[in-house]
Amino acid sequence: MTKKLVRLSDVARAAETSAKTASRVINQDPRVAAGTRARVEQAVADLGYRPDLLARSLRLGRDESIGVVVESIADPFFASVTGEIEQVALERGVTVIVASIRRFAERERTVLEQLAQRRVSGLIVSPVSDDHSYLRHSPTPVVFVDRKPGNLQADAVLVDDVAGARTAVAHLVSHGHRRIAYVGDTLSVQTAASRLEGYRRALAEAGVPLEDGLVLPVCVGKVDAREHTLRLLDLPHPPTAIFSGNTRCSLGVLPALHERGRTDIAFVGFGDFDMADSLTPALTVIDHSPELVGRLAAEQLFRRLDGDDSPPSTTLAPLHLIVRGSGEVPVCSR
Amino acid sequence: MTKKLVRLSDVARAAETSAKTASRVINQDPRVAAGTRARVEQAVADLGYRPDLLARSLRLGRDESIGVVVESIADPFFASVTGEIEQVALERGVTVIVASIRRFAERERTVLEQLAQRRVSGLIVSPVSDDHSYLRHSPTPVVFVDRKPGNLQADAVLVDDVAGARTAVAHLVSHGHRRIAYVGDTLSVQTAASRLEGYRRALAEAGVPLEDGLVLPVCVGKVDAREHTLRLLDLPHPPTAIFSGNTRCSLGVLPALHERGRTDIAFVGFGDFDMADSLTPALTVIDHSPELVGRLAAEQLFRRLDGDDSPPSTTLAPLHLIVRGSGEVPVCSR
DNA sequence: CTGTTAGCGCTTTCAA
DNA sequence: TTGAAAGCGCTAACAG
Repeated sequence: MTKKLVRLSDVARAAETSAKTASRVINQDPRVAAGTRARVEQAVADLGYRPDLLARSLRLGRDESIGVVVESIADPFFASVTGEIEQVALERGVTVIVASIRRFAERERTVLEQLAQRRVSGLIVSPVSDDHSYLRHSPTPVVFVDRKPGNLQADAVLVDDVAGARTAVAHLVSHGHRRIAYVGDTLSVQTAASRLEGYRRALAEAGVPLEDGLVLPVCVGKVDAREHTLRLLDLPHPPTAIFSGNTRCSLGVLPALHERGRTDIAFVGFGDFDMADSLTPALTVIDHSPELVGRLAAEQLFRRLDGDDSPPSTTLAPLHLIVRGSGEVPVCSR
Repeated sequence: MTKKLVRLSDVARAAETSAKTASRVINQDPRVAAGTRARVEQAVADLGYRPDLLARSLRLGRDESIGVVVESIADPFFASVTGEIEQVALERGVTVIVASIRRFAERERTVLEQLAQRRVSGLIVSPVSDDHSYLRHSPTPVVFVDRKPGNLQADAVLVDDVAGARTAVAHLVSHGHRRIAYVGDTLSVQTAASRLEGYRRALAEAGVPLEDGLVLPVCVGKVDAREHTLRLLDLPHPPTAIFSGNTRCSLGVLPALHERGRTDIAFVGFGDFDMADSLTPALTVIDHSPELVGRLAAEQLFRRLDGDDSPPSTTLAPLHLIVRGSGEVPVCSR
């Protein structure tokens, strides 16, 4: 089964020239006589020659690939980000290697080191850890996406999490709500911490005291979020509104509300998703375009690969409040 | 910035031994004296040595990576499939390289060849083309996932699309529907063709004549699906039920129904998704677990990599009808 | 148990 | 314009 591969030297022999000249033809080097070029091209076609990319990369000391490292590629948000990065990479003929961190800070480092060992030319990372000083001397350009680097100056494409959450909660406040719950990821996740901060600020600005029992920065996945929401609904005085700090949580909060028939509770979520528009009521969300974020990150990385060595830049992608109904539900009576 | 990398020979020098012995230590070869081993390990730690994976792969003639090739990594179904494959790969320390085909058959071949050139050890593919005879002499094991190979005997992990669609449509028929629309992807996509076939069979078995105007195997994305659904609703005699052939289409059909307030039209979709349970009515679907499909495909591939050379096998992942409400809506009067 | 030699397939000197 | 030799960093073969 394992057929012997056609090597460059085989092509050279067939074309009656040297490996180096064949190499020149393959790499579009113009300094080759037309006749020789034609013979080599013929030989390539005849033998079905494909260059060995590993050998080429070894020789060149770098690989035409970039690594994308996110919490989980199965998460729709990161899947979209990655899809867009891949699209940009494709235009440049660059391969994308993905690695999911799952929630282990050590794995993040392992994965990044492994990619460096593969000599990827660049990295795009949405980290789960908060210390990236170990990347300080990395020769490989790194762009952070969605979550910012800790103890490291590096390029980043982010959204203003504090402002987004503040807007969302202020929106609820403006519709009369004062007992607003926060459901979000654990505070070890940076974006979660910032979004909770935005929630706090909005309440402070409205002169609404924080109620500890309504603040749940403890939901890793949708299952947690659902359970915590059910618990909120069982309180003697349930909240009249809920702010969810990310899509995964929204996907747990909403089933709980629907299950209990409590769609009279107002809701705003951080992150838009399919079907948000078709629920009853339709969902008011802070939209946080994964495609745009992915594209900006990829473009920044390729700028670095093209030699841009200006100081690290932080780009903020825009956020939009999309008003659809669930955030404008008035304060319920029960 | 580009620091010179530490090579194995540097480690060897620091440990006062040879490169080969250092290599043995790195690769856990037991035939090394304890003292030497310790010195090498010390040197590795001191110098921060990381093996160059490209060089290793070149020498070994294969790379510890697998390629995953799907229509789009941004599609939630394929994102989940890929996530699960990656999980299995992770357990074996194997890197995953992803590539999206977008809908171009030629790109499928290009991408597969490029991965072969990188010497990946195996491939998992969900194809968009229907002729894979060009893989006949590929030395790299390939497992097809979700969509079967054309003109090629190869491993495949599929679901029974015909049976699934037939079940879905028969379910609608059993609730009294006779004017059932089909909304699905173009017939060039195999799974779409099979699901349309299942739809046909269910109708034939019920003695319901096919109505051409209700059969729309023309929806590439959710935007198309939404528009075609709106058009269906505008017919003089709209259907009383709709069967959607895949999740992307469902995500277009449903907004159209909700937008027009036509949730009195029954609906069954092929493929479950987040929030299907929280819509009103909740969605009845044929569930087609992406995680399971991904896991089975990865396991089959690793079996091949471990030397299994039994004849190509086709595994059918189970399908389940999940009854939640939308499929049991009675025939509407208007 | 250890080291030397050779070579994976490619491209970069540097000379012809 | 072309080619021979050298070597990217690693490991398999084969001696010691």
